[in-house]
Amino acid sequence: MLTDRQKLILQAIVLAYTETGHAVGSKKLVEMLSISVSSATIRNEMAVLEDFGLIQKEHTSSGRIPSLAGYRYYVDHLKHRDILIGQNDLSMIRQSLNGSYAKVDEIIANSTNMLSKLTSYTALAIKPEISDVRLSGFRLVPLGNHQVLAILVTDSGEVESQQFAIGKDVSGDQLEAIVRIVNDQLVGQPLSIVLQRLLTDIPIQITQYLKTPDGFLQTFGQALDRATSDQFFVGGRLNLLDFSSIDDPTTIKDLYHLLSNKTDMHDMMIPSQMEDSTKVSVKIGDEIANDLLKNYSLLTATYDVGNHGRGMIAILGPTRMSYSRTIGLLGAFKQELTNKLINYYQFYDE
Amino acid sequence: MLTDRQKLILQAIVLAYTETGHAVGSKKLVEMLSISVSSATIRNEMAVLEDFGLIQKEHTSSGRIPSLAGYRYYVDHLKHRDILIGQNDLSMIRQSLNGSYAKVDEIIANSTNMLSKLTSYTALAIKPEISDVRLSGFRLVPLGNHQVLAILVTDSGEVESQQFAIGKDVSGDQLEAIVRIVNDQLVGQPLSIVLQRLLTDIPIQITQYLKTPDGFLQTFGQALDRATSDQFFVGGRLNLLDFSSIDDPTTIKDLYHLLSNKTDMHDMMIPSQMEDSTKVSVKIGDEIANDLLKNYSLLTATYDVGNHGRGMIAILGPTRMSYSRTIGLLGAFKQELTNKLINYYQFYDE
DNA sequence: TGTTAGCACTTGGAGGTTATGAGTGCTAAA
DNA sequence: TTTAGCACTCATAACCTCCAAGTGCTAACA
Repeated sequence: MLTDRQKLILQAIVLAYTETGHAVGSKKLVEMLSISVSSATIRNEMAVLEDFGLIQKEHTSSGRIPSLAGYRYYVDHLKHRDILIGQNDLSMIRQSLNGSYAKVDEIIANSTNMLSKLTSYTALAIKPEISDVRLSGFRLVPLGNHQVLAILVTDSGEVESQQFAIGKDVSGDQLEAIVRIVNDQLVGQPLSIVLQRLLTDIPIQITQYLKTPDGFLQTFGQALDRATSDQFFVGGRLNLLDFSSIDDPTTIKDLYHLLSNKTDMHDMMIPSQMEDSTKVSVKIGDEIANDLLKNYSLLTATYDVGNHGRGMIAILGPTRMSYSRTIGLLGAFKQELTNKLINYYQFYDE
Repeated sequence: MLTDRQKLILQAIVLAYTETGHAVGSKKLVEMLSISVSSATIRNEMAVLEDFGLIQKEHTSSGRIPSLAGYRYYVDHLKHRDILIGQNDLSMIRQSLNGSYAKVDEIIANSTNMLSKLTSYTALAIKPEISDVRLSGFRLVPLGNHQVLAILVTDSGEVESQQFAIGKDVSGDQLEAIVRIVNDQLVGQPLSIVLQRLLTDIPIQITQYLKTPDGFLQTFGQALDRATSDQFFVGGRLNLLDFSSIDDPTTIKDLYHLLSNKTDMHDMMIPSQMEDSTKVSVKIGDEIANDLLKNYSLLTATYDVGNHGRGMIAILGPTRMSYSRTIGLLGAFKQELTNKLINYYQFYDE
């Protein structure tokens, strides 16, 4: 258990280091703390904190920087409880979410851009997911010139459309027959079942009406894929350049690829069971299950839009990020985003 | 006018420098050239080439590197005429273009990825443009849940669709009325006229059927925008990291932003009037009209798909790029892409 | 017992020096 | 015209020295 003075010192070290990036020594701390003790006393306390593994040196005679455990302690016990998010930031968030959006995707994509701008770090988001999405509508719209637009609608309100080409000998009746097959057999089914049947019995039925069903099946499959895969958005990738050791381009490339990988990122963002999912989850350094990110911290917040599911927003930044501010921002953004989405869905739910 | 020996030396300097990145000295050249002259002779010739401004030193006692003018001379007069593109590369190009594509955009986007992979530089592409595109079709498809999908088709074969929300009191008849207005008055018109009228008289007419036409008009406008703006594709942005001085993240960020700017890049890619548009155009260093790119070279090729217009593919790399190979690749790719696109459009043209 | 002044010690970094190797330009001879 | 030879230049790396910032420890102090 730390004494109050030790806590104060640790807090000051974290604040100073995250702000300046320089290791902080005993004299600096005396100035900062406005406690009337000498630097020697501070040094003694720092030795204790180092024994606890909360701070460390860069070299024998340097000042101290927080260790990963130190950041962890700071986040858990020392950061200001009621984080005050600037009125300025709040109004920027509100304004950015204020526009009228035609799709959830736009809202989420815009959120990542906004979050990355506000924080100067990299922002990630997963849109609201529900486990049991069903196909609720299907259309084929002939566009002339041998082109047809296939439209899928899910009961979660997602719309996916994709064009494809058909032979010129295909009649409107044939298209209608196909629509009928899909409506009769697939509409109302969960997307997973739809995908499965698309690979098994549906092709056989369709062949009766369409000599070469490949184009249609491929199109349907692609649109379905897009509707199924929980889409993943990244904003402010370039901010990684600001706080990565750029000596080696391959590291950055690897990072970029990692960021594009839905499943990997998804896995990392999932908070551990223990955590309170209403709060912002903080993973620091090696707490993230990926070696590439051992010098980064990942803050995740889960937002809940009732029966429209839950999604996540997250911030990826250096371990020496400004935790108080960033956690505050992410928490506030989560709230505003939730409101916006509830509001958005309300319109369709009536 | 250069002597044959001087040409040989300049060529060797360009080849060696683009390959190794090190300035090349007289002794190295003696080894490379297998001409039986001494290094002193080479030195004399190099002094002449330097007087001509074709090569330069990094410092007083260093070897020589090509100047921008030197690269220019190399590209114009010294690179191998019939550039042999590897059978391996050619088959990769063919294979990558071989798949079945539902949209031109997919072909073009895939091309940039392929080109950037093959060259290890950054690839750019503009899809085929024709000057006078007209609206050839318009649909509104109700999707249930107050959602409607608007579909635009142009006579160049582009399809743009976008969903939007309507009040629950809007009937099918009203939608049909709107479709009729658009069909009667806008279909057959050039997109520029459509856009213009969308801002002037169309809203007035629509208001008769739709109390709040804003959602519809915005949707229509956005879809139209997408169809109008000649879309621009970039592949292999990350390769910039390999050959940029990465000391300063802001430079890279600026470059990235420049690459995202359609109009700027478009302007830069346009070859000068003098040039033969069937060949690959080469802009070296300050020949590119942008200070950010003064250490880069831009190779551009125009491809022509008959009455479906012309587009461009381009490679952005360092001035010390491998010109022979890259020009060869770009030329070959242009040819393959042209074939693919002609083939693609043929299907719809019958 | 906790705090403090004082001091010896460590370290990275800035600045300076030196040696080395790769390369040049010039001169004079072939 | 070509070449050997040589003095000269410069970037780079290695090494030294000095300095500021910081530490740990000891002994004295409240």
